[in-house]
Amino acid sequence: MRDEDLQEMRQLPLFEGVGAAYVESLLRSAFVQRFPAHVELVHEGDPADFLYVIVQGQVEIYAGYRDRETTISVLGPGNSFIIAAVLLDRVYLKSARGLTPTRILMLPAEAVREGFAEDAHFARALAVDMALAYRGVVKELKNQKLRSSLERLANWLIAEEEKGGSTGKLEIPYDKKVLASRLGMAPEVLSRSIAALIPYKVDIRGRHVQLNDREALLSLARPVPTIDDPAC
Amino acid sequence: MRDEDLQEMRQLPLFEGVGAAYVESLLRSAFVQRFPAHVELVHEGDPADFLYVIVQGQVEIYAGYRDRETTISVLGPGNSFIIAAVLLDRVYLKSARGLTPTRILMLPAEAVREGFAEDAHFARALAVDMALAYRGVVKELKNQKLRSSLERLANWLIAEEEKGGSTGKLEIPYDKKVLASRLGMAPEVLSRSIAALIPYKVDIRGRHVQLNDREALLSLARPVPTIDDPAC
DNA sequence: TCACGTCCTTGATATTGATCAAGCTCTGAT
DNA sequence: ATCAGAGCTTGATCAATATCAAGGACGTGA
Repeated sequence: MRDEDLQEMRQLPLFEGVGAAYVESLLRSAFVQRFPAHVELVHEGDPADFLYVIVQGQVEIYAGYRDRETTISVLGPGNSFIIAAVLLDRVYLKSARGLTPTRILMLPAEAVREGFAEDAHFARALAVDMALAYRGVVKELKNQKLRSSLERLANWLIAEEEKGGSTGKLEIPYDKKVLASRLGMAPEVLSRSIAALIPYKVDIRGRHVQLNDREALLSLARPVPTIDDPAC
Repeated sequence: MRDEDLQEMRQLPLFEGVGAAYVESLLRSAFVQRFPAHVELVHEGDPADFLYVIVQGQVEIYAGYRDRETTISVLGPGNSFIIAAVLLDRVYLKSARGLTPTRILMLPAEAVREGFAEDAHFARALAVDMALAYRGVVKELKNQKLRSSLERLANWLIAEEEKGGSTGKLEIPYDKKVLASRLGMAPEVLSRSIAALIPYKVDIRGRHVQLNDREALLSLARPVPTIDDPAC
């Protein structure tokens, strides 16, 4: 691994509070790899050989069943994926592919498991990480089971706008069909849902969105902390 | 806490591999409480004051939004709930109520967090627990997003039958309306789905179920390890 | 600038699931 | 044994979402 890469890796959120020496030894067995867009990085059902951390680019986490496919989430720089499988030495439950060209840090699963067994700080960091990830999925499950597609879209827009600093504007960060799959609907339904938001003064052109009547949209979306607040 | 209760608690899966001394000190601040059926044990949105472990009875974990409600899971003796909220000192994301009269071990959240911070074994046990729970929800999310109600029912039947030792018979362990909510459908849809399984030689009378053509049901359900295998 | 392909939208229609209403069944209490 | 109530089923209808098909918009490379 190049020295400047190493420098960068050390600061990953995953390693916060973990002894420098241990991070060092973990990183010694790791390497950074570039992948072109659209290639599958991991395939569900395969044994967890590596823990992946995104350095650059966007990664879609998805899962398939029969001829269907759904995206679970889309991750960016700083995010890691499939910690749980690595920690438990099990099979991946989800697949991953780059939506863009990516640079990815790959940590051999064996090293991560050793770190977990030997370094208490790292073990705690992993536990906290797992707990946060767990709550994230629970929220998503509630989102799916309790809301209609239109409500999911409305809430996603509000959440995304707030993530971008509550400017009233936002960019959809990937293809609409990916967003549709993330939100759990067919692309056609997303199109129609977008059209259905015009009365709420939502103005979508391409990937550029403007929310011109926050109140109206909020009254439709009705966000609640226990589903929508990322800090909750 | 009564002495015989203490004896029982020590053997909970949560404490596996944790030093006896530490378990002891944890349990000193804990107590066992009886609740009548149908009372709400925890309410989503409340701060996590206790970690709950079921000693006796059935507990429904559910969540609400507007006037809707969905059950996330139904737990039995030995299961604990809301570890993540306790560990992170956050608010509960789900509510819980007894489906039957229950006996429940309540561990003050503060003590659990101390244990996590000070006992490395306990921290690891929690991390593993969180990882398992995480994978459970991911599977459930896939189940919801990728399958129809009929498929979810068919797969639930198979999983439940295998849990009971693959005898071809099984008991639905709670009211059908709870099962419907657990599977993410209206009670009427569950009724009709059950009727739709008659051609597959599924015989349901009350809570008693018999699977008379496993092959046929399997070809409809098409279970896959990455959603349905609890050991995966 | 044009042409191609991909992505998105729109329309028509089918399917799935929800809701409303009524009746039935089982159980538990009197 | 009888009655009340809860839980379940069934029918009719409606709403939400998926699917199929076609056309339009847009960006990219020649």
